[in-house]
Amino acid sequence: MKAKSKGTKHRHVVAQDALGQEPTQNSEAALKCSRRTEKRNPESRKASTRPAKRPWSSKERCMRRLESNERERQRMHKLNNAFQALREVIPHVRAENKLSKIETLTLAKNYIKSLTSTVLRMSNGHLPVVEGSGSSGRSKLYEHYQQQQQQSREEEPAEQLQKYSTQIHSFRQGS
DNA sequence: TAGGCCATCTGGTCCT
DNA sequence: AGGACCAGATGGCCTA
Repeated sequence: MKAKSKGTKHRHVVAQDALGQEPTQNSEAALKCSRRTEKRNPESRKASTRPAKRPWSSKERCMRRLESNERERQRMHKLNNAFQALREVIPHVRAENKLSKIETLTLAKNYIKSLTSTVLRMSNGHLPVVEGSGSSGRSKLYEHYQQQQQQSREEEPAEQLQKYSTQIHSFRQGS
């Protein structure tokens, strides 16, 4: 994987200018909307045998499409904020270069694993009492610890940390 | 220039 | 019914 430092990207957002426009200019937005739809390969879409669920006029359909594009954009922004928050709590050595999403998830997973095995080792295998967790939550936790205990018999916490550390460095070198 | 990563658009499906 | 979620497609930016 590559280490990247990105500048600000300037992307053309059709919906933003379209939604901010006067109603009379929505026809232009609808034109933009249909232009992109035309480009898409109809063969590549999943075949649907269903009749059209919502028989709206093309203008109305396009307005709804633009609205849902906006919602989807907001949703992705929230997701990216969550990724950023995760990046900030994972110790890594690429302070100057942003971790990619896949790197973030992989490191997070291994970081949690190494912390869990450390906690397990320090607590001598005793289950910590988790406030507010019901019986089902407790059994999940227990299952998890059982699993971790089994793993830790095969692998020392130090080994887990070593693995995590190695991974951090391999990301740094852009493997 | 190829390849990786990402943002955005899009339509189908699921959920409330 | 309408919004949320998802996955595929597309195209831009960046680095090796």
